[in-house]
Amino acid sequence: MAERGKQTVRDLRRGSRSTLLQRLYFEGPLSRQELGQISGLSAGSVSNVIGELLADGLVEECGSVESDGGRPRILLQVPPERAHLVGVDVGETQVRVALFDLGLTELAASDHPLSDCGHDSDHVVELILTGLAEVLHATGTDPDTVLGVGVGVPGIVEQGDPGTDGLGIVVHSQTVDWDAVPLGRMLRAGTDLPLYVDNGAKTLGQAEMWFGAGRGARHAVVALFGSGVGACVIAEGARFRGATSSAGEWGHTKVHVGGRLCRCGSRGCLEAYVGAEALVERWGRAPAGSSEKAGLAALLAAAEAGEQDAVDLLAEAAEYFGAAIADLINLFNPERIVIGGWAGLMLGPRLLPAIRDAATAYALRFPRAQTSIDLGLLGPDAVTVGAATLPLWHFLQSGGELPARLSAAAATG
Amino acid sequence: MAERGKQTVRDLRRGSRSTLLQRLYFEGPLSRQELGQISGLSAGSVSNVIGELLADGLVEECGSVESDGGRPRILLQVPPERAHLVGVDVGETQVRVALFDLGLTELAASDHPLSDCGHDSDHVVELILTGLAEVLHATGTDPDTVLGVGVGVPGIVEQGDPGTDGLGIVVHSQTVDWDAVPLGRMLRAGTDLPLYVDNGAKTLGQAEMWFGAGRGARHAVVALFGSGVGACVIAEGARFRGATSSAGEWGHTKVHVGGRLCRCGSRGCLEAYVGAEALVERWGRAPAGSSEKAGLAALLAAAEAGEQDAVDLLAEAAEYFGAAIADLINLFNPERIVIGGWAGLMLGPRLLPAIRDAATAYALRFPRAQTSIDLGLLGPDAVTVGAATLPLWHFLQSGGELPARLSAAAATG
DNA sequence: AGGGCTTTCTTCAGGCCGTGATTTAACGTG
DNA sequence: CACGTTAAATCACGGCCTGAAGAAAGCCCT
Repeated sequence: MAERGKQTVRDLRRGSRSTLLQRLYFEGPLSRQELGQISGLSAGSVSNVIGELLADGLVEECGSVESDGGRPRILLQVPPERAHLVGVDVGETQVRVALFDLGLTELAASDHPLSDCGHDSDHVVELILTGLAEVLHATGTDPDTVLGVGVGVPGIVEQGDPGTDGLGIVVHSQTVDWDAVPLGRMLRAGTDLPLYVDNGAKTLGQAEMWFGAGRGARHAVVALFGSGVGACVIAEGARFRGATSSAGEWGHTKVHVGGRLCRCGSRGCLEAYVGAEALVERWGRAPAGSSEKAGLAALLAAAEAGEQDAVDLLAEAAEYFGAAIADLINLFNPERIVIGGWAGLMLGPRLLPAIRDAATAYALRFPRAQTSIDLGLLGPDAVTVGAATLPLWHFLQSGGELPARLSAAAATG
Repeated sequence: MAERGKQTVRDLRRGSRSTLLQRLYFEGPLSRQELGQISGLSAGSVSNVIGELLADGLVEECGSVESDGGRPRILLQVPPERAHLVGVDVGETQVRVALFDLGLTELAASDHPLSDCGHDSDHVVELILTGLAEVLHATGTDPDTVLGVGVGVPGIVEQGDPGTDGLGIVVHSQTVDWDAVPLGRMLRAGTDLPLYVDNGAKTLGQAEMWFGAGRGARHAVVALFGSGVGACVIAEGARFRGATSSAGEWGHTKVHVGGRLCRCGSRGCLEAYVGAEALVERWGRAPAGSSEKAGLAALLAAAEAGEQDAVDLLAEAAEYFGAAIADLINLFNPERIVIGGWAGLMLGPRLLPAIRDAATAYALRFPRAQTSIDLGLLGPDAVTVGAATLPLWHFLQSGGELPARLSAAAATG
């Protein structure tokens, strides 16, 4: 078990590059000195590896800091403009494509509504490719500087064999009626850029982990509360994927065997009790024809105004949600739970205390005591950011691997 | 995230040793040739590393195989008698200590009932140390040849800082009323051997993964059904521990929020519906004063005889169990689910089809299709075997690290 | 019996890697 | 302007894995 195959002496260098690059990326300008301290590498190796990264243009010097009477420390950072990333959000109502620099600053975005043709997969692919072309053209960005395109989709994503250039990526989604859509192959027909696809909720969770309330945690669960509910599990600092990357399908966890019918066809799912869709439907008093978001806002307003049935409904939702979070705590033993998603952010301020109490009541004492439960910091627009972290993660993990043409440019840029 | 710290060129060798040792251990006699094929190492490296392992006595030659007209292949194996392991099961009714050789053949065992003094921790520690001395004495085993002592206990085990020689190990158990018992320190006072402690259900799961129905799976969940219920989660071939090693507390997952009162104090836990204790109590017709095991056997017999309330109770248990397995499938996305534990093995043949059906009904289609659900192969006595895998795992993982004195003996043994 | 063939295993040069000591660089202070 | 101090660069050294070349150990055919 767990044999991790052969390792050549060259992998060491990749590892060192990756470590240093990650530290610089996340912990912002640092000197070689500090880098040595926190990475455990010797000063010699740090100098050596940083030299390489400087030559590749993946790191640049940025000012210096005096050092108590000695030679000043030179600060280093990853130059944000060195490369670009694309994040795509295939949402319920629109396809959003955004272009970022390495620092994940949004440089351009393109939105296309999905009203007419629904989620026909050909149409979605076309919109993604159009949007991609648009953001590149609008900013005059050379496609060779794009590290990759990350796509967040609804449903379950089968990653296929790695190393096949994304060709094996297949998407299954009951909600938008995609059955084994070969998204990888379809997109590959329209672009040469490296492709990364994952569930949209998972990419949102990833964003929350990197830049939101999850920062710094190595074991965490981001509980996403939107129209439905889902979760993104992080263990040892990395996405927990399971055998076929579908781990974390929390919305269809049973909280009441034999209970309410869920849109997945089963009964008693969490989502049938606390998803925004379920809540609005159960309340039944939202203005006819209003959007789900407006409906939930109306429910919240009613509860704030003291209407008993709204108050009760939300209290019940908080209990179910907290109980289901207790399951997450018992099963995954995270150090932090982050509640995100648009509905989570909308209801969170009101429900958080009740959710915490329910989690305490339903979880085992010991793991509950190790876990904090907090609200997320990012809105649903962070799905594109999260999607862009997919190629970024690959980049950092590989120690700064660049597409051939970009690498040729080296430090001359 | 996921920086894995520095790696020196020496770690490569440790990795190679570990890989080869593991392959030889699990895939049984192999030639250098085959070893090179499956490990990906070059023939030169294999020869080199195996030479080292031979000199350390961790590997021995055992016969040869003709090779179609060429030089015959020399087969290699890990010599079972090279070292010993101790596994301890702190159970509900007794403390069992067993001595194994490297091949996990049981050489001696010692049982001490726990009837009188209950689970007083001092008493348990005393029994463990006595049993340890007994098995060593009975077989005339030199303590220096023992790689370590693995202990399976009820409750949650806090591992403490690694590298502190097990001193930080603390056990919390609501069922036997242990609150922060410093088992590591207590045992350390009576022995110098390396100590490893984990939850008993988890060690049973480990045994099932290594030598039972879980063999070969890299992502699996062993669902343990005994007096209560628990789970051992394996991801990427290794125990999924979570932040403080308490992950996998499945028994207190909610299947019915606000439902039956559980012995943990909460309501609606799985264990309140399908644990042997709960089933016997709910049936209410077991002969007074009989053991839990006898009670469950009586319930099963009644159901086989067609008594309606027994049939219904078991059918309901299968549905809850299956639904909770569906949760495991949705959340962990394993490739295999193994149902073990004494109650699981007793009821399994009757309930398995219903459990599978319930899991199918309650889980999402895609991950369910990737998962097989089968019965375990090992009885509860495998807890000691599982406990012994704890030091064994360390041994294999470290590439065959030996205690100082044993290593001095080298291949002379 | 002996040479040739096949296959397995060992040996060895070559290219890299990280370490740790030593040098060099760059800055304040007296 | 020399001196002390701290940061970065350099370099010899011991290790590692690879890949090619060589040695070993059988079989087969003449």
